[in-house]
Amino acid sequence: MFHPSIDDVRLEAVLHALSDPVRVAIFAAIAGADCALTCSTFSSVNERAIPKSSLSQHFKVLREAGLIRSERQGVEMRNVSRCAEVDGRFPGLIAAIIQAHAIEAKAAA
Amino acid sequence: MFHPSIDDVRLEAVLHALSDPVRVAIFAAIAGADCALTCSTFSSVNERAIPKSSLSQHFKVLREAGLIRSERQGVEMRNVSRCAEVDGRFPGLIAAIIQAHAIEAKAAA
DNA sequence: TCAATAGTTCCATTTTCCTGAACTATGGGA
DNA sequence: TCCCATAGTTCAGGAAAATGGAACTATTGA
Repeated sequence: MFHPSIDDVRLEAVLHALSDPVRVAIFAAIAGADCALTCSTFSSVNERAIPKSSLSQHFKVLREAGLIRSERQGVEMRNVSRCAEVDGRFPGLIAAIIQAHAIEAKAAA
Repeated sequence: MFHPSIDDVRLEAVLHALSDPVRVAIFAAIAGADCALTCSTFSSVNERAIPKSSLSQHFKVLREAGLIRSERQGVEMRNVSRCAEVDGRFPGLIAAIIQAHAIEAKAAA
């Protein structure tokens, strides 16, 4: 369960992590939630079922990119975003991506 | 030589295009230049030589993501950024990415 | 018409991604 | 304490995508 220190967060990794429609949807939900979310919250994304092995990989990519922090709490894994930290390193980046994601989601609806 | 209309530009494609270190460097250079740049400007990026077939693919990815516009001018291909258009669709996105790229480049120096 | 320059396309190799199946970890009964 | 259910991870092989050398196309100038 590796979490990079904020200084080791790479733009390349952040953009790669969020260049997947499932991952950006997961991250936007976690970033927008006021409490920690578990992996199983996302057993389906955009009306498409995601196998739990894939889901586990997606969380790993987000975690290792430095975008989320995952912590075991009993039987489940609680995920929170690291938006504030990442914003300190790359000002405005996360906000712009989340806004862009919202714009697309709105257009699709 | 396909260029998507601005409404067809996808966040996923933009982030994917810029999640590669070579491509983000190319794009930052084109976005920061005050005139069109040709492909051969980038026969090496970050002191690493890039084969021209790879370079051609990288330009194709940037073009099809909607980030640049390429136009043949005689024997060469002139590339300009579509920053203004993309900024109209996803406000602040490109600026934040370019700034983040500059922050990393500065830290590496 | 020929040569030189600038890119593109093709294709084989390498790398990465996806996901079903098996596995691990934790907590709650009986 | 033992077993079961839940939550997630790891593994492995098949599918998809990236890489780059070689051959090809397009344009210009001599």
